[in-house]
Order: sequence, then structure tokens, then C-alpha cells
Amino acid sequence: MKHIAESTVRRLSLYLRFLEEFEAHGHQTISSGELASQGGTTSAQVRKDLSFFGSFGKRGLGYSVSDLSSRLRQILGLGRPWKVVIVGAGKIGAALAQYRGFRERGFRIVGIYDVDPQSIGLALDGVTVRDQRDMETDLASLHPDIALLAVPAEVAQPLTDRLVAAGIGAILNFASTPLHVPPHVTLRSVNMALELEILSYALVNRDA
Amino acid sequence: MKHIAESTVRRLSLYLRFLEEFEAHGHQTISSGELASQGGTTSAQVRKDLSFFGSFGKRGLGYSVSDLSSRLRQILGLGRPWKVVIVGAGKIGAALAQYRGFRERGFRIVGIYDVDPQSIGLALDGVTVRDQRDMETDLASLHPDIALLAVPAEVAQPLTDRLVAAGIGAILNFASTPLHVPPHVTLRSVNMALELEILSYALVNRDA
DNA sequence: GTTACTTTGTGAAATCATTCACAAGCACCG
DNA sequence: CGGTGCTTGTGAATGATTTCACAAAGTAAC
Repeated sequence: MKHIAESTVRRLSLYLRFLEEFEAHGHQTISSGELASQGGTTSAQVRKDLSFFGSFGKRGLGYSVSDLSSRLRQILGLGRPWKVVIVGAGKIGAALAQYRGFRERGFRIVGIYDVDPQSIGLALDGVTVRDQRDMETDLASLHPDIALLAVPAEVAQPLTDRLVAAGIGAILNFASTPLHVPPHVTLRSVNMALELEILSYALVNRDA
Repeated sequence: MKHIAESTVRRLSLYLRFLEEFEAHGHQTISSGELASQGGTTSAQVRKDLSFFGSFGKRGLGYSVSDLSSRLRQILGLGRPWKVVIVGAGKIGAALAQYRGFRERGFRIVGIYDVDPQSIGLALDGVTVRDQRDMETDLASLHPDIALLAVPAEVAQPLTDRLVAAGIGAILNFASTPLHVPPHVTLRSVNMALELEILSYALVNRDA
């Protein structure tokens, strides 16, 4: 299949969320315009996004909420549960471990690692924090799909290398430093300080 | 000035981070190529990004690390300190309150609000969590520039409306729901579940 | 001071993403 | 069953962003 833009995938995710809300409200069908107004985009954009994957709607009527939901879940790979490990049990790692949104979407936390003896042994939402030295051994049997990296910037790259060597498929990085991974590993970063700086730029360039 | 793409601003932020690292290592000058390899982009991209704001380099030599740093800080609006309030003192709000990266960059947490009696009164990194009912009164005297919204999705929009009414300039939203704000307010969202879903998509479309 | 080498700054070209605009398909009504 | 109204799916057009490629400007060596 042709390459799909990240912005498209991001919107598909948003559409899915609205569809689930719509479904909960008992609606059977939804139009591209309704999806668009919720997601802050245009109806043409919605239709274009979906058209990359097929024709899911009925002209004159719109989309079946339940059909489109399950198609999107399939496209996004949310049909299966994903095994996730968290590396770093500091404030952010702990918050992530207890975030309900992950579980609801089929992301199961199967391991948490830290170096701090104070943290090791703690149970976070049913998962016990283990010593980072045990990480490789654990990963070999757990075979997690995704790692959430929530450690200080200085140790982010070495830990990334260890995760890659252990065969991880994807990493979501919360450290404020860019990481380098081989091409077969998917990497995304969430950088909160960066987001604030973008707001800062917007505030000083308000008028321009 | 011409409109600058968000992707450009994001990269400027990254460049600044590298420059500060370089400065700490005692380097005087840096080339666009060196900046690029650190930031995972190309030298042409670096030069194009900077060219929107002026000519900061010397041909044949590169950029003065300290000059470029201070120009970038100025461009990004990081010369002044920004006053930030956090709304929601749950796991994520508390983690944000204690995140050192914000302070280092001149983002000062001046208030934290919650509704939970268990949280109200707690001191997080020197700032006491206050009752959300006192928010409007406080904001009127504090005049914060930016709000970090870390509350459940159901109450995110009403709280946004209250912040907007109180005159906030920018909001960084951590709730997993899109928000609507008037055009004079800048809004950005960090949606962690969404990031995981993008990874999920990448994992199932590995080969394509 | 001349030559060789390096690196910037920037129009032009190429690529990528969004918006437009409309034919085609379907439901509903009388 | 034909007409009316609505909504999709999609090429074509537009707009935005990135990459290319090279002249111009500087350094360094001798």
C-alpha cells in the first residue's frame, strides 16, 4: 500500500474516538461532516483520509458507526492487545503506569523497570517495579511490543540501545532528547518542554 | 512577518537544546550540518529554518554558538519568564508540577488547582494545591500566561471555558479530548493514547 | 595576495498534504 | 417509478514544506 501520512493516521485515531462516543449515544450512522466538525477538520479531509483504505460509506447516508469503528480499529492495529513495558518509574513513568486510557485501548503494561532501590518492589496498578538489571532477562520471555521510555535524558540513549538489542519493535520516548534507532524500530517522542516552547513562540508572535 | 510553520518552530526549539549542550562543551561555533545530524534533519533544512528570521551565520565558518543561542531564545520568546498554572493535581498534573525541565526553561509554576479534598493543601515542588473554586479569584491577581490542563476528559472543555474567560493566553491540553477555544487563545494538545495508537499502526504496517 | 577549501543563504524544483468541485450513488417521498 | 435531496468518493487544483543546487562570502595556508 502507498505510504500514509502521519497526520492521516493521527486523524483516524481521533475519528475512532468520536465514533465510539457516537455509538454510546446510540447513533447508527454518521456523515463525514459530523466527524469533521468534532475533529476540527473538514468533511473533504475525512473522506480523503478514509479513501486511502477503501470505501466505507453509503452515498446519501454516511457511514455506519459500528462498521467504520471496527474498520478503523483494524487499520490502526487495535484488534489485538499490545504488550507494553515502561522504563523509568519516576513521576512520569508512574503516572503512565496508572493511566487508564492505555488499558482501555488494549495496551497492557507487562513490566516496569527502574534503578532506584526506593522504587523497585513498588506495585503500580498491579505491576511490580523491577530492577533494570533484570530487564533483558524479562524481555526475552515477555516479548513486549512497545516500550515507554520515561528516564532522564542522559540515560535515554543507552537504554534505547538495550531495548533495541532486546528486540523491541517500537518506542515512545518521554525524555527531552532525540534518540537514534535502527530503521526497523519505530520511534515517537513526546517532549513536554518543547510543547511549552511552541506556546511561548505563539504568545510573543500573537499579532504577526 | 510571514507565517512560520509549526514544524519549523519545533525544530528551532531542538536546535536551541543542542546549542546549549555544545556551549557547555566549550565549542565556539557550529555548522548547519552538525546541528542537522543531532536533530535528525538536513543541513539545508537548518539553514532554511534560520533564514526565515535572518542571517545568523558566517560563510565558511558556521554559526557562533552563543549568538545563535540567544537569537533563538529571543525568537522563541524565552527571554522572559512565563507564569504557568496547572489545572488538575492527579498523577499527570503532579508529575508536571515536579518536572524540572519547565523551570529550567523559564516556565514558573505559580498555581495548581484541583477539586479533590485529598489533593487540596498538598505542596508540590513548593506550590500548594488550591481548591478549583478559588481559581478565578487567583487568576485575576496572578495573571498567568499559560495553563496546563491535566483533568479527566469530561471536565476538560468546561475548565477550558473558565480559563479562557479568566483571560488565559495559551493552553497545553493533556486530556484525551479535542478542545475548542476562541482564536485569540493558543491551544496545543498532548495525547499519549493517540501516540501509542500511531505506534500500533506502524507495527501492523511494518512491511508496507 | 592568490589559491584552495568550507559553509552559508536562497531561488527554483520537487515532493507532500489539503482543499475544491462535481459526477455518481442511494434513500425517501408521493 | 421518476423526481428531489443528500452524501460519498475522487481527480484536479491549490497550497505548504522540504530538498536541491549553486553563487557568494568567508577562512586558512603559504
